[in-house]
This record gives sequence, structure tokens and C-alpha cells, in this order.
Amino acid sequence: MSLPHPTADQISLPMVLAVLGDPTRLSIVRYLARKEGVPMNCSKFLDLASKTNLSYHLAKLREAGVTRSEAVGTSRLITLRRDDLDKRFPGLLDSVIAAADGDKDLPAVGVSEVEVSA
Amino acid sequence: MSLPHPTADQISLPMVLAVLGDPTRLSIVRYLARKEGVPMNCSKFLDLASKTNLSYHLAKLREAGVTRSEAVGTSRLITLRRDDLDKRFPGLLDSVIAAADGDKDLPAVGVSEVEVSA
DNA sequence: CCAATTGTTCAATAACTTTTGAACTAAGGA
DNA sequence: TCCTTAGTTCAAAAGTTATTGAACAATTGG
Repeated sequence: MSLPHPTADQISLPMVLAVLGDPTRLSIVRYLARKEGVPMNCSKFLDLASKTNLSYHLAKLREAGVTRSEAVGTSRLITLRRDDLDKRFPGLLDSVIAAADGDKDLPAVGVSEVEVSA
Repeated sequence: MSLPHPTADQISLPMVLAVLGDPTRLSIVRYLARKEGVPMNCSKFLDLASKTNLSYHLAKLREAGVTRSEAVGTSRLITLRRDDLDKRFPGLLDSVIAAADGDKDLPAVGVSEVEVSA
């Protein structure tokens, strides 16, 4: 960890909802959920917005307590704070992600991706 | 019904989340959930904001598909669109309300209420 | 009809949020 | 060391949302 994150009990419901109420950020969260366990770096999301703008949105997600950003070399490894969110707001993240998965209007991440199948 | 409402399938997830990501509106929704079945009129929420401002927030909730407002006389009867929300986003409303119920920082509605017990 | 009650609309302003580009820092490889 | 890659910071501009008060409309009760 490196950048400022709220502790689990500092995470505020209205903040989380407001932060998720943006299509770009909701897409990021959906993608993180889909690839859970695999930490992402910012460049994964360059289809969604410019580098600068991504930095802004990822900071919002981090400051709201939705994601964790760890500095590793020159990269940031971004993960969902599922543990803390589930503890604070049981069921919320799951229902948001399920709903986001069924949302055709959300911008997609990594559409031109090479899928490495087993 | 009287005022413009989205149909169930027009309800958008980012819109709903954004609209719920405001403490005043979240308090309204929490109260509506608590008193589900009992249609409310706007004056119930005058502790939260001015009459004009309430009109604004209630319009946001209605336009996002979170509430239904029915004109009855000079009043509006406001109800949660639980049926439609549950259909579109299963589990979302329940988890939001449960989380909101545990939120000490949300402004309260009807604190000085006369509770009519059975 | 008159007055009170309930809520909306409008225009103004204040306050935030999003987006942008240019300049920057920090790490890693050649 | 120099260059590249990854991401941040900053300030400005654009856009959006929230809040206000005054004026309005519609219903209802006296």
C-alpha cells in the first residue's frame, strides 16, 4: 500500500454509491470483479478514458474505499476491496456487479483481449 | 400516476446509484422502505431540506425510477418502486437499505414522530 | 368565493465534478 | 547515464448538480 486509503469503518455508503454511479468507474469495478485475484494496472483501462482522466477516476475509487492501489515499481496494482465492502455493506457489491454485468450500456474494458484459455 | 416515470426497463444502474449517492435522497429512500406500504407525502421530509429542494430531490428519485409519485388532490403520494427495482437489479435495494439503516451519519426523518403502537 | 395547504417552476447562484493538456516524478532497462 | 514506461499533479475550462427565494398553480375547506 502507498496511497491514502480509508480504513474499513471510514467507508461511507453515500460516497460508495456516488462513486459507483459513474459509467466509467462502474466499468472499472465490473472488470476488477470479473478478473478478481488478478491485480490490474491502470493501463488496462485506457479504452475507457485518457491516462489523466483514469488517474482521476481511480483516485475516486480508492478514496471511497472501493479499490486498493498498491505501488509496485512504476505501476499501481489495483484490486477490489471486496473483503471490507462485504463487511461494511453485505450483499451490496455482489448485487451491483451482477446488475452491472447485465448492463449493455456500460463501456467495456479489454474488448480486443487475447483470452488465454486453459 | 401523473408525472413522468421511466418504465422498468428504462431504469439505468448508474443513474440509480448516482441518485442514491446523496445523503438526503438516501434518507428519503430509507424512510420509504421503513414505512413501506404507507404512501408518504412530501411534507414528511421537511426535516431534510426546504420545500423547493425536496421537490428537486424527489424529482430526481422519480426520474431515476427509484420512486413513484402519484398526484392525489394537492398531495403527492410517494412510494418505492421496489417491484421494478428488484426485477431489474435483484438484491440491490435490499442491500442498500440494510446498509443505510446502519448508517449513523445519514440525516433522520420524522425523529419527533408520534409512534402509534398497536 | 376566499384562504390555506401542497407542491411545482423559474432564474440565479453556489458548489462541485469531469475532462483536458502540459509538466512532472520515479523506476527500470539498454 | 539516458531513455522509456507508468502514472501523478496542476491549473484551466467545461459541465453538472444542489440550493435558494419568489412567483405560480391546483385542490380543498370554510
